[in-house]
Amino acid sequence: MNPSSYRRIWKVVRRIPKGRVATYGQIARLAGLGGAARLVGYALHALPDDERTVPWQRVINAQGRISPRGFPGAEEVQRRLLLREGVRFDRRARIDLARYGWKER
DNA sequence: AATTTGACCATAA
DNA sequence: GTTATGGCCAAAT
Repeated sequence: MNPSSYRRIWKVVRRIPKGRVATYGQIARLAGLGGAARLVGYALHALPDDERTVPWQRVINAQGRISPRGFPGAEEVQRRLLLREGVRFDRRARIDLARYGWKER
């Protein structure tokens, strides 16, 4: 048993409830890859565009912001998806993790 | 086989 | 508030 780490990551991401967000580091920890936050970003980047069972938009960085992509404009898509779920951003495009952060061990 | 790269994080100054 | 550094893992070159 050692399904690809990507699959474990996606599995964890699927558990994030609607209207909540989690950080890359948090996902890595829950997936048993503590410390390997970068891998989470990489795994999400590798998701097919038509994938809809994984709520990738609920994963943000530790600063409560949407991580910059290579492609400009992608951030806006994510922001829109989150707004549609009821997640609010403050004036500096940051999310209050104390309020919207996913609490789970 | 070795090196580079990436949607990151915590810590230090 | 900022910038720099080291650590972590898998996929692509």
